[in-house]
Amino acid sequence: MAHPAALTLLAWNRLLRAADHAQQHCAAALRAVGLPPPEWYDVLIALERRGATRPRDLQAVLATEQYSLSRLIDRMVKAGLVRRAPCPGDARGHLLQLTIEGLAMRAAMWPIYAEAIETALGSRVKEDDRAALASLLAPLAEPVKA
Amino acid sequence: MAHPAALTLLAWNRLLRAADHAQQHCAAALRAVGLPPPEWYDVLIALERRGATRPRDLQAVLATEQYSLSRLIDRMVKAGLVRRAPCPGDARGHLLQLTIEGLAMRAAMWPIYAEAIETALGSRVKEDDRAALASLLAPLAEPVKA
DNA sequence: GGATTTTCCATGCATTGGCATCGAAAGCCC
DNA sequence: GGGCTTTCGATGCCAATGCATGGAAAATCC
Repeated sequence: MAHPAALTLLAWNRLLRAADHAQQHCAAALRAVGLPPPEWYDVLIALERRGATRPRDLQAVLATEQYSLSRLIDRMVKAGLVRRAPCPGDARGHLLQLTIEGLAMRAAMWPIYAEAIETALGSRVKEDDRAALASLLAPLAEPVKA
Repeated sequence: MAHPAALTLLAWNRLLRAADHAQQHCAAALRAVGLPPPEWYDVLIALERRGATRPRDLQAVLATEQYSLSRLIDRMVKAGLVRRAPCPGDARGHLLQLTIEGLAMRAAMWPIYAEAIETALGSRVKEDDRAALASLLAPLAEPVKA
């Protein structure tokens, strides 16, 4: 276990910084217009694409902690964007589905979210570089102990 | 403003995933051996390198929120790793300095932190790719509105 | 040099997150 | 089918964060 090379540390620091700034900017953009934070969008879009989904599947898709998702869903249910329906064949779980309001919220959030992404990433990295970046990050986007 | 290209979204998602996994792994490694979280290390190493430093300077170096740093310091003072000393020439602020215990803690944390970084990043990206990654991330590691 | 603005740091309050654990239902094994 | 283990999801408890604001010292303005 050699000490990481200086270059590794540089990449490490920049990775964390970059992600932090990106998220920060994005959350601020949504908040500035009174919309919910990015995680909500991720849940909404996932449910829109996948249809009714069980929490544990959503958890896998979003790579989020079980308790974290559980409470996020709570808030979204309370906000009327998501509904819990009984789950046929497994009485432990339930199915999550978008409400009409959830669908509308997803649509309302996208332009803001999209612009924030564009500002934070798209406009700051040349197209070729974005491709390179995406492929370099591919292995790192997998769980560490994979 | 145009919707981000698919490639931008891919890079975006991977960036956030990658950083999240990296931090997660790192925090877990330290926690597993009963050491404080990574932010503590960042403060300790900064103080070790820079010597006595004012909170607002540390804040700039670490790119952290003012209130967040303020409370982090609180905890570290409570843990005996850092000391607040009066700041000559500006009675509003103070100087932060490492205690002996803080120095020892920094040293104790490094091997674990280093190995976590190596596992999470160094060993998963080839050397040339690490260099490329670091330079691609350079612009993104700057504040968004810069 | 007195009033105003700005900088520096802390903190009250509400929300969120982390960890452990729990209860209930499924799956397994014999 | 009766125990044992595993999976699913929620929650109690405490720590940490976010936002706003506070108070005090410095800087600036006139």
